[in-house]
Amino acid sequence: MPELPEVETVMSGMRRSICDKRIDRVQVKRKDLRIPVNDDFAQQLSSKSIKSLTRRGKYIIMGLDPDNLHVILHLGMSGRIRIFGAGERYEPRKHDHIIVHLEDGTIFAFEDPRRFGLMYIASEKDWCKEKPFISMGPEPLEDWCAQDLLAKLKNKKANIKISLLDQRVVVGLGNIYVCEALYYAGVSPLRAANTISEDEAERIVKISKEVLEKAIKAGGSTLKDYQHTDGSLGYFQHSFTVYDQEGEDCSRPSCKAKIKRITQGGRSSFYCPKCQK
DNA sequence: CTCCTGTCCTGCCGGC
DNA sequence: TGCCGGCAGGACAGGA
Repeated sequence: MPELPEVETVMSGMRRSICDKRIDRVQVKRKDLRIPVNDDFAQQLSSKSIKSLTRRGKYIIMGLDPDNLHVILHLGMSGRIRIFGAGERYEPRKHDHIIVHLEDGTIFAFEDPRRFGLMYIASEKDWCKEKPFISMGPEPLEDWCAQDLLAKLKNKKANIKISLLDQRVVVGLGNIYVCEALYYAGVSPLRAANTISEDEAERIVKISKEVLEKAIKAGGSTLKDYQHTDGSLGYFQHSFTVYDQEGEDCSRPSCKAKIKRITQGGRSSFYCPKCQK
């Protein structure tokens, strides 16, 4: 569920609350996450200092010293990080799988009812040289441009919707923001990737950036108190322009069409059949 | 190599 | 009211 803006906000919250603190102990309540938690996970983390928090795509990377270890965290679709400051009491929840106690009394819990998420220690010190990261496409808000997108779409027969969800094309976009971006770009989700023009690629890139930036801003202003880095806020806009708007009027005043829902790759796409060509 | 489908998991919601 | 089926989603495995 969380896409780039949500992950970015959770990561910033963690950075403010737990960076430069030392881990006291770690409780692993459930090992069977999407990737099983290693038996020595808790042991490896204990007494390490949290030196950095970064994000790559929808992954959060926590750097630990000494030993330069990296904890890789993915929120899946129902994952949350709840942080309790030194004075607060930790309130356990049913699906708190991993609970990290810091030496200053701060506690953070990884909660994930559906267990699509994961938390593990990278096997390489250079985490970006291993598995999910090695084949990742550009960060949409940093090094992404229309030429890069166009080059990646050139030989793709798949449709543009599926292509934009492909991590190798660009990272961080999920079902919701892809629907929104394609709507504002005026591009139908059904279009074959290799038929996207330079002009359309420009629009997709520009608008995706805007949609993501706007959502990050909304998240930043919503989460004033990062002590409660609580994924329960979920998406930062309560409703979207096309996502989940099946049967509603298209938001353009001059367009009288209704938003349509179709299934692509087993996932819902929402679009305006009149505005998106 | 690309494409496509199935799988994992739980909570929630609509229908009967 | 309670139960059941279907759906939601990111990432990946495996078959074509």
